[in-house]
Amino acid sequence: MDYKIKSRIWIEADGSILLGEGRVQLLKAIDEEGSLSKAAKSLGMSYKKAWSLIDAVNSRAKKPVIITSVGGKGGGGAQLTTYGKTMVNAFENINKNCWSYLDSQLKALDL
Amino acid sequence: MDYKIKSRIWIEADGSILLGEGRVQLLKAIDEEGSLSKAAKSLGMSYKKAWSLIDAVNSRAKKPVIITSVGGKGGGGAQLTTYGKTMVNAFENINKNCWSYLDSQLKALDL
DNA sequence: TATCGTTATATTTGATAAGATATAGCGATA
DNA sequence: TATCGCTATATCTTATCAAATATAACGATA
Repeated sequence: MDYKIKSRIWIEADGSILLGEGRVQLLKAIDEEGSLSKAAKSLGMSYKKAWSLIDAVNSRAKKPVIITSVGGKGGGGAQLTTYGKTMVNAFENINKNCWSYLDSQLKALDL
Repeated sequence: MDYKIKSRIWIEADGSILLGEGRVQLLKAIDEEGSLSKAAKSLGMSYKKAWSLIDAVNSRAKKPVIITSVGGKGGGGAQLTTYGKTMVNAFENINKNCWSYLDSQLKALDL
């Protein structure tokens, strides 16, 4: 039985959370589904929670991350902007590198 | 107004948390105070919470981290073992390095 | 053997976050 | 202008976690 080191990273803007693991997962699901409600359902999350998450993201980011449209053909939808895509990629890269860094650090110590 | 990247790291043993930021802070306070109750008070934490935290730490660590004694002169006390001290040092070093790594990563991206 | 400050533990209360439910509004399309 | 699936928002209930309270036990010392 060995020790494992874990981490959570998040990006803050103006003192409150902008992006974390859960929000990134949601953004990716929206990119795949094209809709907030479908993305929420695919993650087993309530629509309300999904909506308030992306509302928080959009209101704090420097540029829009998700663009929503309401009404019309198909009832509307949501899509990830290119800025949102670069944020998602950046987050996941940093996170992955952080994990491997931490693993190497712990292994080097042999507690 | 700029983005900031933050993180929390923790060490798990057997699938449950062994050491996190709060527990490390408590261990350091115990090392200074020589007593669980005084350490808890110095951190504004209830004795019960402090006790259950260090109980969890001790029951999951490979070697004892805190040694407690009950009764006797002064009523008893608690002290950090040398193994505990190396764990505290290791945790804080890794954490600090993690933070500077994350900062450099975010700055390099300029989102 | 009475005292003291501590560790050790159970129980109850309160606060906070999460979840469920309900409903209003939108606009292209037919 | 009726329909449709979606976004947008409020309200209420429930579950989870933290906090507070109470009490037992311990052992050196005087």
